[in-house]
Amino acid sequence: MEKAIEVLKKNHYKVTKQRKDLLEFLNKFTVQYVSINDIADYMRSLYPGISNNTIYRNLKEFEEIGLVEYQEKDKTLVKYQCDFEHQHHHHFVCKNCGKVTELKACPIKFFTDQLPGYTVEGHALEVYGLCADCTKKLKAE
Amino acid sequence: MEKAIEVLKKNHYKVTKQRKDLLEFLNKFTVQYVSINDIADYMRSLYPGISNNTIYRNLKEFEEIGLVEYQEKDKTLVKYQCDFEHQHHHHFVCKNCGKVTELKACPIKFFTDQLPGYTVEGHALEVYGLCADCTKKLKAE
DNA sequence: AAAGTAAATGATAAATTTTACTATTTAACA
DNA sequence: TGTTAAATAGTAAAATTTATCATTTACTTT
Repeated sequence: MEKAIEVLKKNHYKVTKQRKDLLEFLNKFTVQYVSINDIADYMRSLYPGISNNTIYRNLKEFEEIGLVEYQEKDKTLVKYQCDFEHQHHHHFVCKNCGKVTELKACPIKFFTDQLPGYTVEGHALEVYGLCADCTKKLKAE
Repeated sequence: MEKAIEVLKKNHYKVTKQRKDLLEFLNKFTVQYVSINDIADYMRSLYPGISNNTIYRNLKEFEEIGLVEYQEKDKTLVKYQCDFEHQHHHHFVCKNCGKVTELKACPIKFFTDQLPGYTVEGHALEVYGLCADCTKKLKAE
């Protein structure tokens, strides 16, 4: 949490109550995504008249400075990004329980090899299915 | 085009004028994506009172039977999928000219290896940057 | 500590995107 | 040609996101 606030300061963003509370809530979601709706509900419980603007803008700003990630396939879902170093990685998302598993290896060379002369600036990747726990559970049934 | 209509028939969809015109328009976008807005503008030019419903529903149905693909990062963009065999592949999207290059190799094994016990049902991948032509052009400047 | 300044927020509204509903039309098929 | 089920139009509304601007607040400087 203090780290996140330092990131805010380093990027010349003001540390407001709203942002602190938003970060504190987001902090619970490092292992799975949370919907913007749920975030809005929470923030409205603290600030009954909070503006949509404030929520959407802050999430977008948090993303820009690496505090938040949007899910690739569904931009209404976000998660907290505790890895401030922007270490490159991808996600496996369990369709059953929603758990997110980080994938450390990255196959980008795999693709650059297929694209001679191209400038590869980035890539988005998400793998989905069932995590080990859910695979077991659903097999048992 | 005839192929696409056959696909419609095989899936027990009716071949309506709207669907034929929609497919004909989509057929122009096999190499880059087109926005749903542009599609709607075109369809409205033919059918002034066409319902949004018709456009959105048909695009969704076309996707289900493999005639259309949505862009991973932006679901308001779609392209025609001429490869009816559902052959698995990924896309490189040029940020400058919008051209889409198909990537034939697929690194899924790369990830399944990292996920013992998991059930991997699918994955979404998109690589982006500049295509070879745009790389050359922009370097020259 | 107080004042000044720029940024953030609230409140409201609107724009955009997507979905829902139902009567009518139309394609498929006998 | 008539029947039937699916598709569409027309309308509306839901849902999501962005815009505007006056007010408030965090940060800085004195």
